[in-house]
Order: sequence, then C-alpha cells, then structure tokens
Amino acid sequence: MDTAPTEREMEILKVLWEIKEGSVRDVHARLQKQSGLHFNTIQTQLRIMDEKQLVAHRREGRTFLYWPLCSREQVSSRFLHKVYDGAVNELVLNMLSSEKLSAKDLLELETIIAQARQKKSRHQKKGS
Amino acid sequence: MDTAPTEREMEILKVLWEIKEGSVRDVHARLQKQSGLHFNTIQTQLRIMDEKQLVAHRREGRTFLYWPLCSREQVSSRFLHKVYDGAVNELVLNMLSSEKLSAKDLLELETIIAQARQKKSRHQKKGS
DNA sequence: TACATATACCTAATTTATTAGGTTATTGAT
DNA sequence: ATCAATAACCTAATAAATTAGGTATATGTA
Repeated sequence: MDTAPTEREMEILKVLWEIKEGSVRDVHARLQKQSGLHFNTIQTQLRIMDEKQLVAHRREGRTFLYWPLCSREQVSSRFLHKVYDGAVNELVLNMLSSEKLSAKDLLELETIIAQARQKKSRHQKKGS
Repeated sequence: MDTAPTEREMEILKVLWEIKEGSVRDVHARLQKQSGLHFNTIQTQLRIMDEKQLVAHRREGRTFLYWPLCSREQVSSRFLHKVYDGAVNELVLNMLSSEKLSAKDLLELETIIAQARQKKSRHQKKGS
C-alpha cells in the first residue's frame, strides 16, 4: 500500500476488513443497498485495487476471492501522519471534543491507555 | 464542507490551519520545497477550494487572503465515521499498536482522558 | 515615463477515479 | 443437449483532480 485508498476504495476495503475474504458478488451484495453500484463496477474496482496492491486475490473454482492487503491500522496511521504529522495526542484531543463520548466510553479509553502504559514501563525496566 | 478534501487539498488546508490566513504566495512558499508545485497551480487549487467552500477569501489590497472553512477536527471526525463508523476506542486502540508512543506520551494521553471523564461526570451529576 | 514584478483571471491539457456495457466461457438445471 | 445464470475479461465513456500556460492589470522602482 503506497497509494492511499480513494473514497470508493475505502468502502470496498471496509467490506473486506469485515468479511476477511470475499468474491466480487460478496462485496457487491454488501455495497448494493447503500450505493446501488453495478456488479461490474465493483469487479473493475477490485481489479484496479489488485493492480495497486490494495488487495490480492486467489482463485476458488471459477470465482476470484479477494482480501485486503492494507489494514485499517495502516490507513489510520497514514491519516495520522498526513493530517497531524504523527501527533496522536492532538488527534485524541480533537476526538474528545468533536465526538460525544459517554462516561463509560471514556473510562474504557482510559483503561486501554493505562494498560498500554503499564505494559510499556514494565518492558522498559526489563530493558527491551 | 460537505465534500471531503482531496489529497492535495489536505496539504493546502494544513498550511492554512497553521498560518490561519494567507495569500497564494504564502501557501505556495510553504509547499514549494516539498512539492515543487507552480504558483498558478496553488492559485487554481485555492480557487476551486473556494468554490467548494473548503476555504474562503477576502481582498487585502491587490491580493487575496484565504482561510480554511474546514477544521482539522472536522476532517478527523469525518475520517472516524468513514473508517470506524464512529468507534473512537477502536481508532485509539489501533493508534496504540501502530504508533510507537513513549511512556510520557501515554501518561499525557491518560491524563487528557481522565480529565475529560471527570469533567463529564461532574456535569452529569449537575444534570447537564 | 518605462520597465520589471506580482497579482488575479481565464483556459485547457493531462491524469486519475468512477462507472458500466458488451463478450466469452463455464457451470448447473431442465 | 439446451438454456439460463454467473463468472472473468475487455473496453471505453464520463467525471473529477491536478497541473500549469497565457493574458491583463496594477504597483513600485530606476
């Protein structure tokens, strides 16, 4: 993944992240309602994404099964660096102000980070 | 802002977020080194962004000064909803695993969130 | 005044993204 | 065996993004 996914490619990637692997039909079925796109459109998109190495495919009998080569994590990291020059804290700060998070969400978030921090300090003490 | 900024538009927005307001020349100067783009290219981009209402402009003597109509917060919120269906915790979790954060960063993050949470519970007790 | 410079403005070429039609081959059912 | 359905494959039209050339005008300086 060295080219950033376009808007439409993102939609397709989201489907593949969810289903792990799927045929054109599988992807089309998931996008049909919201987008109304033609089967062939998805097929062409997937072929192009294949060329761009955003996805890969294998044959399963007569049909191709596609899977993502680019993770949500990678897409997010790219976004972070593109928009925030890598400043996670800035991003989180903005999330806290723009999204309406419940106290429960916040507590969960706090816990997640506390755990990461504790894990980190343990590792540092051990020297790794 | 109802159209998402394109790749190049993002670069220009980043400059405007930083300098708050600036002429074509100002923006061009900032982007010149990294991108090597022509002055007119930036001018055209800004005109288009103006049409799209990603920026606005006013006259200052002979030159136009542009400022962003779309914040980093808005761009981020759009990203969050597009890629994570709004799940902040998922995003943060991914950030923690993809970015190499120092213990200091993590502590700062934890503090930021703890404060947001405490502020929230206070408000809830008061009933707002 | 003449001239170089900087500006907006106009235009369009090129590239990339998005969409889907038509063709051919394979498969499964009647 | 025939026919309908489904798949890949090929092709291309359309739309949007990206880039920059050229023109006209104003401004400050020699």
